[in-house]
Amino acid sequence: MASMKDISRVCGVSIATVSKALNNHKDIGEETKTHIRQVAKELGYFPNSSARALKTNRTYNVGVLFADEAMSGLTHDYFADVLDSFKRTVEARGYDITFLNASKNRKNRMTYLEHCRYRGFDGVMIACVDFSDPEVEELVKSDIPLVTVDYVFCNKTVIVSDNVKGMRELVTYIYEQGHRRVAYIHGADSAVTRSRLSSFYKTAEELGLIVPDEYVREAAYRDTKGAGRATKELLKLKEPPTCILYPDDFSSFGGMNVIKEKGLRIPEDISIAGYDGIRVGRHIEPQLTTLRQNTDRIGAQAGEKLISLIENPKTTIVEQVVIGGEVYTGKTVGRI
Amino acid sequence: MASMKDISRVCGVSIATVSKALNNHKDIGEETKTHIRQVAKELGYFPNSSARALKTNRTYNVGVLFADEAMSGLTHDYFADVLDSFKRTVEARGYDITFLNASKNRKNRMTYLEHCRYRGFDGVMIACVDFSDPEVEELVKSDIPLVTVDYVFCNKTVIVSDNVKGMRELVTYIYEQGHRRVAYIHGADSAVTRSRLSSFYKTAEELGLIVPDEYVREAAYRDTKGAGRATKELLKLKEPPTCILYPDDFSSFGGMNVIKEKGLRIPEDISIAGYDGIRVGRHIEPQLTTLRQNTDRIGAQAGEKLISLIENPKTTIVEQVVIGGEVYTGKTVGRI
DNA sequence: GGGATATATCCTTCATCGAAGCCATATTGC
DNA sequence: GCAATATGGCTTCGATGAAGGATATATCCC
Repeated sequence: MASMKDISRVCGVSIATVSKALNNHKDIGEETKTHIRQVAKELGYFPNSSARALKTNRTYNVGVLFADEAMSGLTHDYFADVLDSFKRTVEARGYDITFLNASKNRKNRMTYLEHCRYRGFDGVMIACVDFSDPEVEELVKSDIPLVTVDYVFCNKTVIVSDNVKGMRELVTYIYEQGHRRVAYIHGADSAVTRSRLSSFYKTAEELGLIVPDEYVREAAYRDTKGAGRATKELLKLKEPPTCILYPDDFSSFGGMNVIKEKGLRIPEDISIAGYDGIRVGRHIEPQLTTLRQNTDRIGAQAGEKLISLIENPKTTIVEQVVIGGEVYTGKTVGRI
Repeated sequence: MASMKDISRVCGVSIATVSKALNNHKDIGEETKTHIRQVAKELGYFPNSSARALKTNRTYNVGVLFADEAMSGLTHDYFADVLDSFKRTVEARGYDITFLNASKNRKNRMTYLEHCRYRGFDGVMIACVDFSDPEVEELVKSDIPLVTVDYVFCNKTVIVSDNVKGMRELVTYIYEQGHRRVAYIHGADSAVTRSRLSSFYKTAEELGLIVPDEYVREAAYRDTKGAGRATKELLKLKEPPTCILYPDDFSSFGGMNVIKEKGLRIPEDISIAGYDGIRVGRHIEPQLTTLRQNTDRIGAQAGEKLISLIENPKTTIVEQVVIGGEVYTGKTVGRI
């Protein structure tokens, strides 16, 4: 690989001159610049990011901490979409992304923070992770530019999907379709779940819906079995709901199957709605009614804000960006 | 950030000694080593990968080239699964992964190869990409350790899903269920599509199935609309097929919807099968019959082989690893 | 107008980032 | 005095930035 040294030798100038010419400093003659650039091209020169990073303390590489149960998050539709959008955004600005979440059971493993220092990430995006993990906390408390998604740490920029508004809109839509007995199978306890659940109750109250305790159940996120079980219980009630909300789109498939097994039709006999707006929901039959989160904007904002934190280290603006979603009406909530 | 220099100052030894102690060279006294290690820990020392890479020419970072239409591949179930498995494998061996496929429309953009040199990747994994892209070709021809998935370049290690065997097993299964009129909506022309298509024809011939030309149609990969259109055409035939194969699971949903619209039942009136074995197919009703590709093994093998190429630069073993899948019987192919 | 000083232009030298390896050197025991 | 062991000095990787030097031109005063 050709380095600046090679160019300097060929051009008969010092290495520093080459550096300046390639970085377009103003104190190098136009002619020299042109010549150096041309030789650089001819030699197939390309900067070495390690060397550059060593000197400048900037890697143009950001870490992504993105772990679900499987420590990956990649197979997680919602977060994969967010990541995808994040990736496109930062890459357009010249940053690369590297995964930060290595398998925890490796010996000699680094903590997240150590990993960041090791790789010299300019910043980190955190999402879809166990936010109570002490390692995450350590990372968040460090001085590395950092943006979180869907979880609020004080003094850190965060992009949150508007779960309160989302749930309100979804429940309101369902109400408007005539439903008065709405059940909610919510996800396992988390910040996201709590906002949705409280918004569910609040909206129900505002609309005058009565929500008996037995209408509120729990199933893990993306757990079709658990959602199916809860659905079964709901259907057995003396006064079953006319519409069931699920923790997410995926788990609603579990409910759907149970409903079909019982010989009930969606949405004629019972209505359901998911949450997230994953792609496949729009392609199955009947199309899933859901709240579609704006993963595009969430990821893009996370990218923008992170880069802005990186590039303006002085102005420590801590922002809380709330991104609204929209009801995707689909076909699984019927008119009553 | 504490560096070796700091440790050397505190311990009163030279930087070289610190380096050797931390790297466990045998020519440092046990006592010194212990002390240095302890001080290192106290100071919160962590190696700087840039500095190390500069000197050793090893980054312990591998590039991943993984682009679908959206230049990402992340939102692509099959490849996201492969990537996930690949990631876990290489991370367990101490490597990080960084995406190589930056948006093509950026100015000052690097080619893939340039990007690799810039970041000093130890190796590259390529999948889900336009293999005819000259940039990809340039990369493949370089001397960077490289593994491809599902596309064979000569003299390069490749992990391929066994499309020939997979299609044969799928068609055979369908045949065994009594189907004699099987249509195949295949994907747009590509190496993968070609293997499946020829295997389809071959198997059909072996089994004595007659495949009229009108039974073979095309729809883009994961294109529900196209698949729906093709399905509609197939259903209009004087002698419509009793089973339709799709390019992939996702596109089969498009077919499913058209079928349901026509008032036909799956599998009682017509059978369908996908290909890939994406998770959601097992959770919808009826469960999708498909050929489940072994993404876990594909990703893991890609990781193993890549690391082996990296760590044994002399033995240039070029391997072609074929990974079989399995028929997931599901419920969408009925007995006739 | 001539010499002296200021200024701009262009480039080089030097130090530096953090780590690693070669080779030299110091210490110890025998 | 020699081997074995332990440690340090210097250089290198590739790039950058501060500071300074060389040259040419502009400006000034007497």
